[in-house]
Amino acid sequence: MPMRGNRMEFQVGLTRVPFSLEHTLESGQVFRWVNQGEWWYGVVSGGVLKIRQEEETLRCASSAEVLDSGFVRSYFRLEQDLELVYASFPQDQTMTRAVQRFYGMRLVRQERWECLASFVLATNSNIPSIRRMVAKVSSAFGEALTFDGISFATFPRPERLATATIGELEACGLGYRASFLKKVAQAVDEERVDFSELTIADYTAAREILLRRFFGEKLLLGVGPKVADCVLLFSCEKNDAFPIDVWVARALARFYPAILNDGLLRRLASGRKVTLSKSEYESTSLSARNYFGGNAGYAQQYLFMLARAEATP
DNA sequence: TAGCAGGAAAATC
DNA sequence: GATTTTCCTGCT
Repeated sequence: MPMRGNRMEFQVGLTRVPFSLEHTLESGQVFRWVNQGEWWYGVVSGGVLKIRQEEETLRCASSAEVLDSGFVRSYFRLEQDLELVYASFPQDQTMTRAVQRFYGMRLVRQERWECLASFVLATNSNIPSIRRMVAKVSSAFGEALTFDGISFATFPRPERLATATIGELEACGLGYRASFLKKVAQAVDEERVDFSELTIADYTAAREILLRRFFGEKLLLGVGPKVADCVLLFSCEKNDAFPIDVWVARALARFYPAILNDGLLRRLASGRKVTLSKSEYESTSLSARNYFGGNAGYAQQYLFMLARAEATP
């Protein structure tokens, strides 16, 4: 393994492993990867990882020994047989089209704390804003790194955000999310949320844990059904979680109207701004999980991509 | 300048 | 228990 200082360079073979780095990193699951020329740079596990895809090879460089080929395989979940996932989808026109268009897009195995914090910031926001918020929080509270002469910052540890003032967090452009982020950081720092428990439990049990109340108070302020589903899907390997944001709701209305109840379908079809009530979210999510099966989460990500691509031609 | 997009929580019915 | 309002930023 060639190493200079802490720098390490390596390759990951993709023979008979369907994978698209672009589609994966542009799919709205992750917010910290940046495209620089032919390379993608990301800060993961406290270091910088640089990747380029060359057909059946991932060319990689990293700033830390832990960021090796094993890490890359695990991070992009390359052990998951994507053809089996595709085969488990309903074999309809929409899914066929989505898979063709975004072939090789995978769900990433994100770090759980960063994923939770990112999706708390994601409420009532869009991808460019989320990226901006996460970047500012990282540069303000994370550890500075330099790689290839470019400055990066690690995502701050929970204890750092737990002790930050609301004012300091608001300065990162978080708005009312600042207090949610601080509360969530405190809960994680005080170990009131046990991430390993989330991994062991099945979807339903893990969701209960994330959304639970104690002493009449929420465990995690700022974590509702959608955020919980994102955390479970993107960092806890719950492939059957089906987060519904506005894009997925629109995709369902357009391609799978039978999954939605009539009232919701009418509102979505009207084109006006639509927010799902809690009960609408729960019933729609349940129907979708039943329809799309054990890999409903993968199906959801392809529908999300399709809905966004077709809205912005 | 106003108006809108984007989830969760709190207030209110 | 279900609906409505509030929270904030960024873009048009």
